[in-house]
Amino acid sequence: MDAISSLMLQGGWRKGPWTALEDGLLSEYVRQHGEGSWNSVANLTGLRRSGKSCRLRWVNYLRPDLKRGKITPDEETVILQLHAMLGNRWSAIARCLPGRTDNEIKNYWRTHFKKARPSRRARAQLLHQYQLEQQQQRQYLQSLQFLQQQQLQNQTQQVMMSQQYEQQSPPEPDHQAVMAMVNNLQSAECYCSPVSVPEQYCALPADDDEQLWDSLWRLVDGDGCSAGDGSSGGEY
DNA sequence: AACACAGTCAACCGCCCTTGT
DNA sequence: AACAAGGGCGGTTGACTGTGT
Repeated sequence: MDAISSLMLQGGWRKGPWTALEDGLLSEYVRQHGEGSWNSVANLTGLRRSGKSCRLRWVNYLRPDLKRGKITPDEETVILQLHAMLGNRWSAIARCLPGRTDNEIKNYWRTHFKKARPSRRARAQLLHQYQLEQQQQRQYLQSLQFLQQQQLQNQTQQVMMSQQYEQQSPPEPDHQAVMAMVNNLQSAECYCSPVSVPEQYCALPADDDEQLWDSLWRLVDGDGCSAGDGSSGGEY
């Protein structure tokens, strides 16, 4: 009978908060043997902890490259953006934030953005992001209209000039050619349009904060921008 | 001061995937 | 191909702490 089996018979694995002594034993084990083979930790160190528990303690707390302290605004932005793309794939998000763990990011998300209402700062940031998107959308449409007008003018001039050249007669615009060009521009707009504003946004009265947030949460909670990852784990 | 409530975070649980036999 | 073990991952829980009343 090996040590693990006998431990299980004597009352199983220890649970609950880790002591400094246990942390020391685990750190020493990793220093000597490296990460991995977590199930052999109990055998080699005498720790009464399961392999899973040891791995978790190391990954989430003891690893020397962990960044301590609060999530910075920059990190928060990254979390928001990645969550919008990846959904609840915390480990994937954590890989983009050196020194942060999936557990940390998961906790942060649940605390600040999931359900209920987020912190003031989180709300302000999301609101700012939304307003920025709207502003960009307006600017884009304005410049597109300007371009369309200019192109229309140019084309009309060209058509008139070529006809004038060919016929040496008073200019008469080619309406068919102009209309074809306008149609082209209109269909091109559909393809070039930037991030379209979701219906939920468009329907919002600009000054109604509550409705705005309700809509944002519908977006986040529902299948709006979470890249279709509403379900629980295992979807790779 | 005492209590209630909310926020935070470490730790556990169960499921799933990968790998070795 | 089938099975078991190891490990990774997301969801959840519970203890602790801070804050408001």
